[in-house]
Amino acid sequence: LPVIHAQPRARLTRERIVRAALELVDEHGLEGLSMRKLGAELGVEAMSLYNHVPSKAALLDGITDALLSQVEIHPVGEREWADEIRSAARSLRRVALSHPYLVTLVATRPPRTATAMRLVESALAILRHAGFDPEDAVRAYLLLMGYVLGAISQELTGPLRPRQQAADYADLRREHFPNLLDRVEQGIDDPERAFDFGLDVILSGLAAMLGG
Amino acid sequence: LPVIHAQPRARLTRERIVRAALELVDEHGLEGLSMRKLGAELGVEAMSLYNHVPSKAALLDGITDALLSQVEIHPVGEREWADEIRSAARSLRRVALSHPYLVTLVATRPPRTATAMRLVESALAILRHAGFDPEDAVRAYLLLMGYVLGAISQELTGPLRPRQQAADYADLRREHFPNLLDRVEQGIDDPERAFDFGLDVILSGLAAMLGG
DNA sequence: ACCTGAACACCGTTCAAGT
DNA sequence: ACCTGAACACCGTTCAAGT
Repeated sequence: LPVIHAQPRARLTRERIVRAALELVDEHGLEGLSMRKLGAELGVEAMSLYNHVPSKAALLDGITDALLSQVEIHPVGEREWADEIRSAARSLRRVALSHPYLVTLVATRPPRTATAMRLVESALAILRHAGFDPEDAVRAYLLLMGYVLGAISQELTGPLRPRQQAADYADLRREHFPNLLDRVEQGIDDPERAFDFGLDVILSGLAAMLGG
Repeated sequence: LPVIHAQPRARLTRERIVRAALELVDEHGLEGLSMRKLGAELGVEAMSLYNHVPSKAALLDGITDALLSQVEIHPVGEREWADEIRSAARSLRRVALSHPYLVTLVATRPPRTATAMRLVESALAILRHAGFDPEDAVRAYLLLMGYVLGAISQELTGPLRPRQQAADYADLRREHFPNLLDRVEQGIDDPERAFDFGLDVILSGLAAMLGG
């Protein structure tokens, strides 16, 4: 019996596959992605994907790459270094919050692509230009990127998030957790403010090093 | 035919199961843990585990809990606040490096247990005692914990690690990645020093806020 | 060159059956 | 009360076969 496809079948392509995978993961999360479901989404058997992508792992790398390429960081020298670093950090945060699986992906299967390395190189260039020597530029980069990734991860899943379910704290006795429960009851800060607070503490700490 | 067990079979217990799971994960990583393999390790069918643990997810929570309980943080007031925070951060780093899957676990299935919350409460107490108001104590906590988690994650899988495989950088053209390749060739810092560098920048930034 | 069917070697979990 | 066998509904990937 002839099967009528809802959408006429376009040629399968690595790019189309990655795009479809990204949609699937955006909608159902990382564990909602399987080669079989992805094939179904594209109107094709799972095995056909292997003609264009060597493995599921490579597919995940493609997703990471596509997202990291969306992070904006401007060439060195366009703006004051701290402003440029701040805006790049915010850009990464926005992308990561729109695709909440990104931080997990980055931590789990570190991308070794030019796209990912471009962020490192740009940041190092900005920090060198700001006056840090090569070793301190690396340390400053690791400090900044460490904070940004960790802060995003906490914003997504950590304790002390606003609008967190009361059930998460239900078992805690007030006598043992006075400070924590006090904050939960009084209400937690806007996470964007908390993010900027941390970023500013770090940036002014680094600026103080340059001044000295 | 009677089967002779290598080890006489001890009674199955939630605690024994979690301990065995921890060993399995330490040796084979997170994806090396399956209910079937864990059962085999304990001389039992996979399904027997469900008499003591409701799900694999709960088992992972048990592992996270056991590891977080190893992190040392002393009661408020014993030492100068910045010293205590620094030593707790280092303690978490040591535990996390000994069990490299811990940061993934914490980011992926955030623990809502008293053990995990104990770290939050202790840190908040120390920061409040140091002089931060309740809101800033939360911000300072998020900054510190964000940095520690992110820095560990980068130390485990990020770029600019010492002894990283040269293949990771092989495709990068020198003209596009001068700063990155320069650092790779000159050699990367001891990661413990880099960790302490970042921690100290943050701690002195926070101290400056108290001073003002 | 690209797609497929069948198969392999796995998963977590349910459930009725055994002791 | 605890353990098990069989089964369900999945996985990623290989490979020979088709077009």
